[in-house]
Amino acid sequence: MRARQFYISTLKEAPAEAEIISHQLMLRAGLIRRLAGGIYSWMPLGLRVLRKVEAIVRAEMNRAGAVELLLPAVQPAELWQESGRWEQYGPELLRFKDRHQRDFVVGPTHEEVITDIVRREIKSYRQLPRHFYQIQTKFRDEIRPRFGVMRGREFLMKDGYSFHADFADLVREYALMHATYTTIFTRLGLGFRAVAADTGSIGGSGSHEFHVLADSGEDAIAYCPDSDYAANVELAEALAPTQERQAATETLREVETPGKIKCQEVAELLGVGVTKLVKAIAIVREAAESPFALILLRGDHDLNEVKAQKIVGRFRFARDEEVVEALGCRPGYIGPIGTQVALFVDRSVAALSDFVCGANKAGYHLAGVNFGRDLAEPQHYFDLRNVVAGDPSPDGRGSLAICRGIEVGHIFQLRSKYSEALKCSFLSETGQPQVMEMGCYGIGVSRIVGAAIEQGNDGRGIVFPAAIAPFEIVVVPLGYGKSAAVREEAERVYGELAAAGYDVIIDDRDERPGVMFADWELIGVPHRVVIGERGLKQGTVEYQGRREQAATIVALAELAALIGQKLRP
RNA sequence: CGGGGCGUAGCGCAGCCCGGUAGCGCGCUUGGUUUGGGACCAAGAUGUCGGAGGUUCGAAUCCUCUCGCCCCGACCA
Repeated sequence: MRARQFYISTLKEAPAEAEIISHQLMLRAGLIRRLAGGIYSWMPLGLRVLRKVEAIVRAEMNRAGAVELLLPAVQPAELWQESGRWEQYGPELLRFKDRHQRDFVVGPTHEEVITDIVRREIKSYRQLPRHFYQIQTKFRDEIRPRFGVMRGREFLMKDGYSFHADFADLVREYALMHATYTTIFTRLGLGFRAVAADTGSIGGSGSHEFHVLADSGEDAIAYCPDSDYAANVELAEALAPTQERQAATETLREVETPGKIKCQEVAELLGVGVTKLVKAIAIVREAAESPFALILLRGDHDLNEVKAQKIVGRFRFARDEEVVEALGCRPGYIGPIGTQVALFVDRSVAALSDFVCGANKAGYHLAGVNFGRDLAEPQHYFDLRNVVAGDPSPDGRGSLAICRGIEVGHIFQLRSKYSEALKCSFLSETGQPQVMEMGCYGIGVSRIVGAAIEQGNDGRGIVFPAAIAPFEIVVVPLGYGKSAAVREEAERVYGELAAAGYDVIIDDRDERPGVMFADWELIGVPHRVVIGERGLKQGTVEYQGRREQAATIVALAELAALIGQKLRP
């Protein structure tokens, strides 16, 4: 490719709308341009990256035996009514009417369509298992699109659906997909982790998310550096402390803590560790006889609302007036002592003795508090908090660390949620009609581009993994217009590399050196060959890797060998 | 949907408080000088000041409505 013929459109300054680095760089490098909120055009340069990601995904899916098809982006409402999602899905589902006033949706996902096809096509166990996938543009009318291509409304996704005669076969395919995804993300050159996930609204049981690790990720992941345990923080279990509670040594006493509301402040004032504090969170349970209750957590822990919901039922946080009514005290100094309200006590609180909690009296806390003496020993302890770094790993092999990730893949065992709703069944060996077992497997193709950049960038711009860079090599002639020697040699090198099968672009724009260097570093092409008159006089050119600090001077005759060694080792 | 912020040239911004008909940097065009890290000099072009309505002799500036974008929260894969 030649730069003049191709389209290079870089920006010195990032448009103000871009918040995170990958979004800024994608705009600056001219990979994408915004058309509307959460809707982006893929410019030629960006499309090359997208296509490379797509090609790797497609190759590995095919290798795993899945078969590609292409389903309609526009789907009739009837199918969604049949599955029940017409009602379930909120405004995120983009609905519209055609000229005959019939309802349609722009597909955010394709379970209904594929299940409809399979129920029409597949009649016998002999035709199972099947795995169909597509790479399609989807639309989800996100409440708050942001981060460019990472949470856009329109996005490119690979979605695969497998159909099985029994659960064991689904589990087999699920394991195969787990392995296939691992291969895909490895080939893409991404740092990632497979994470046990909640199955969310899509239902079903087994589910893993694949996350690209990045500080800007929207999801918190708890993982164990010493094993392969990893889970969404929402899901990771906080184990009960192994240490026995120590015997009480202090007497219960009231301490003045005027104006100190936060646990950290109280701990500092009293000169104790924040782990000696117990915080009380006032909630109101929807379906309980006496709705008002307190959740007790250690001062340094945060409530996990997902876990709490499972234990106490649906709830909301109590309003200040409700707290005053129930405890006679405003939030900030509330505690479990001297009240009859229901208590839900976290496991880590169980191990505490001589702790500090609110006195239910403004400006005062209680210290030296002990279970069994100052308040009743709770009948149960629960896992109510988010895990924190250093907690023991639930698999018993070391301790947890927390990192953030960008979800780029998700695999589910759907079981029969859709096959049942849409009556997708087959005749078994014994001639009995049976509902199929389903799996579904997604990869956010366009999101991967953003995630890769989020993971690979420096002060100069994007540092693409070689597998998905828009070009593998750029040939930069210095003085292309002026020096015939440079031009001829650059063209010769370009021709040679192209003939050798490399994905190479020559910068024939005749720009100043600084402009070209800055552009290609911004764009993130992994390998650069600079050809200038100065070097040619010695019979040399310059090679520089995008990740390398310094350039290498190389004799013209040895360039091909060096490139071969760098790119196809 | 709740809270906050911002819409002025392709991009980044100033001007708005205190009303007098729009400016800076980058980019773009032309000419010249330059040419191994985003050149310099000169001359240019580019604006329904997001839109509609109102107040006023006069509105980018004040008021009302509206549209769009961004951030935080709620919600969600």
